[in-house]
Amino acid sequence: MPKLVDHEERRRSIASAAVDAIADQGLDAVKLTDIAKAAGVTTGAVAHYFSDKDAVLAAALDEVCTRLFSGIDAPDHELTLDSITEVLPVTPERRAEWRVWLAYWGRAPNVPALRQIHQQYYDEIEEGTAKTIAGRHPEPRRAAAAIIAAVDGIGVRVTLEPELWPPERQRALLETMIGPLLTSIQPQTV
Amino acid sequence: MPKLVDHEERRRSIASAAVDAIADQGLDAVKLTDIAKAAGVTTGAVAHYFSDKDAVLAAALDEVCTRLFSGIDAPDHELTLDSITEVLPVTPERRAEWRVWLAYWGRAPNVPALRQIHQQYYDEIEEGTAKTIAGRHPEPRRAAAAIIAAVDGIGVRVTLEPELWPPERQRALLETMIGPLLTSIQPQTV
Amino acid sequence: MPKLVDHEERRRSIASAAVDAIADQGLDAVKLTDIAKAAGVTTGAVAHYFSDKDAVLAAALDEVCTRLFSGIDAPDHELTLDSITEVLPVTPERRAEWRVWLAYWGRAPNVPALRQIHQQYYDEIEEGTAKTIAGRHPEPRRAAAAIIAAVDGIGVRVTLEPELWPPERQRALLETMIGPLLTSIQPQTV
Amino acid sequence: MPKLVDHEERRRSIASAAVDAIADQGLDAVKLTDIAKAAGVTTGAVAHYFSDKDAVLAAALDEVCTRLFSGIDAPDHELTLDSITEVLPVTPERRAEWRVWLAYWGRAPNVPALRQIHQQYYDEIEEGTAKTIAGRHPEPRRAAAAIIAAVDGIGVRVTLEPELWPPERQRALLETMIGPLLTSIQPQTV
DNA sequence: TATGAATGAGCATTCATTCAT
DNA sequence: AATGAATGAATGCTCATTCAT
Repeated sequence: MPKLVDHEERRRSIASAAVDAIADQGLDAVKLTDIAKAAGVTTGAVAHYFSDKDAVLAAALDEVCTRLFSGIDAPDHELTLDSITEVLPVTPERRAEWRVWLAYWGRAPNVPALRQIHQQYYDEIEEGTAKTIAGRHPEPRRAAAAIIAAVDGIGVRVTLEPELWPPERQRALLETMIGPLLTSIQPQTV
Repeated sequence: MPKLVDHEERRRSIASAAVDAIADQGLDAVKLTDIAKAAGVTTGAVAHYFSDKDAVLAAALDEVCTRLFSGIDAPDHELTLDSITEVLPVTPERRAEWRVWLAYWGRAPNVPALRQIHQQYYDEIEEGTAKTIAGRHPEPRRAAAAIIAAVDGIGVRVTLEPELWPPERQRALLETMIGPLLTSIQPQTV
Repeated sequence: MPKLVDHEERRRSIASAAVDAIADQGLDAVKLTDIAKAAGVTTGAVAHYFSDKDAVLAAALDEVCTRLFSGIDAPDHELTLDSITEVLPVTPERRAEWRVWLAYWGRAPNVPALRQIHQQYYDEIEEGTAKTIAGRHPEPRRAAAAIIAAVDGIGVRVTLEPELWPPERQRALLETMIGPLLTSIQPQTV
Repeated sequence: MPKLVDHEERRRSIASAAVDAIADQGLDAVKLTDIAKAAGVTTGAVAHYFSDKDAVLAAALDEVCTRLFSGIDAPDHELTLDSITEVLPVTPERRAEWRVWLAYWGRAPNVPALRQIHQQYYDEIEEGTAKTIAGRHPEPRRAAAAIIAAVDGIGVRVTLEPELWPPERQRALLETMIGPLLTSIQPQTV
């Protein structure tokens, strides 16, 4: 079924272009024509692969989540300051992804489809993180939630004031916030 | 003589109505007529007090920041788990404010006026918090940043999954995140 | 009845301010608030003296006609190249008046009230001019019409290209156009 | 394949419809929907071909100039009373065009784009007329300017008082005004 | 008389969606 | 499958007019 593969690939490519366009113009300012242009197609073509704009935007959220969390989704993912720092807005690409990620937070409460995607990703990541911690912390799930909240909290701040937060400063704040948590874990790791 | 009105008060009342309308419909879906209706006036009246919609939205951001942070802005504000918990989305009003607060995060990177408001508030709050901590922590500014990031991180999660995060659970997560920080402070307080 | 005098004077002053505002911004761009501001009053005050905006604009047309033609309306008005040149857009004030005068031409065909004012002024001027010519030209009325048309035609050109038409050039063209007419008149004058 | 359209032709057709709508309602009263309706399309379609309303109006001015002057633009155009009379508002179509032409005079002084179009057309026509006169008059350019001013002056009068100016009367006034000019030319023509 | 706040209809403009080709 | 022209509803903004004071 080569056609189907093509179809999926096409959707991904449009969703990816949408992420870029949103990072560039903002979720509320992005037009379907911008997305089409970024994808190198026309609006009519987009209509072939998505029922409507909302569907494109939902796919873009999926795409940006994948980009952001594919690294830490791996089951054998190590949980260190360095590995977690990589998720933060420490590179231009990461900053672009965080801008998009943040933009959806404002819309999700009013759009069930987006809420669901968020909840699913939070669940996956919290569970994955908890598994990594499991056995090394009395309450793995809460520790995982703490790590996630720390990453989100730092990510917000950096996205809103990118020029004030070079990578090292982000890492330092992360250490202040979850250093104790990881330390309490590490000894048990050895 | 014409009807006498308090210009500033009127602006505030419209901005406040805007916050409510945004909490209700979302920042991207809110219409000027919705805001006007919520304020009990017509769109023309809104035009008397604001140059355009963007100006209304900027005032609404200001308003929601005031609502959220007026409590902790006080110079003699105590820094305890309880007092910080009050800022979290633990009541319907707080949840509404957080929905609005989050919505602006997605727009701020592309709107200088909104960025500035954010940065100003972050600066004020971080400084205020740092002052409260001063002398009780080796790096008050970083500790303050950690507290702010923890609050933001938890606030995001709760706003996206309100039904999963009753007040107690929020408080528990907050304790996990900044308990050590406050503990290291408290002894010195005594 | 001093009040009435005041009333009339007030109307004149507003109409005059309207002329200035129209010369400045154009007939289609002028707002009632602009006119009020130019007159040093508020829109509410304008409403006291005129039924609506159209009435103000009609009064402004009357005013500009008076300004333009009061000089040549006099019964003993001499008909020379010099005296006619004075009506042309040869000074900043005259150019402003011509801009307003032209602006009304475009609106008159669709607004009966304005049409009537135009026709009345054309009639008066043509008659006055014809009287001055009377006995010195076989067809005074047609000669008068020719002079009027020449003035209008030159006025249009100059108003549209003011920087290309210094006063001397205007006078030269006027001479080319109605010199023969006046020459045929003058001998008989003596 | 998408529907193929001649972009330029479409613009012309919309501009032409705009001229008709303006002749009908006046330049200041014409709405974009009126123009669209006259063109048999929707406002959205107009947006495809023009950036905004001002662009449509500029194109309409161009169109009406073409309609009015295409006849006398020809290089071998004869310069006679009859040929010039044809430009005057002697037919319903010509009267409509003159109404539009006049309407733009009032707006041009405040809109650079319109001023430029006017100046360009005046330049073209004066030059063309001067060329036709060249060699048969000591000052062809001034004679051309005189003819143009006469036509404009008569056109204004007739447009403002159409019912008073049947074609023959227009022709008679034209003869009074430029008869001498043409006479001084004709002998040399022979 | 005069003020100017408030109204609300009117309009240009935007843009997701549709569909003939 | 893809194009992009066309639709038309939606909405922010303008501004003449009204009216309580």
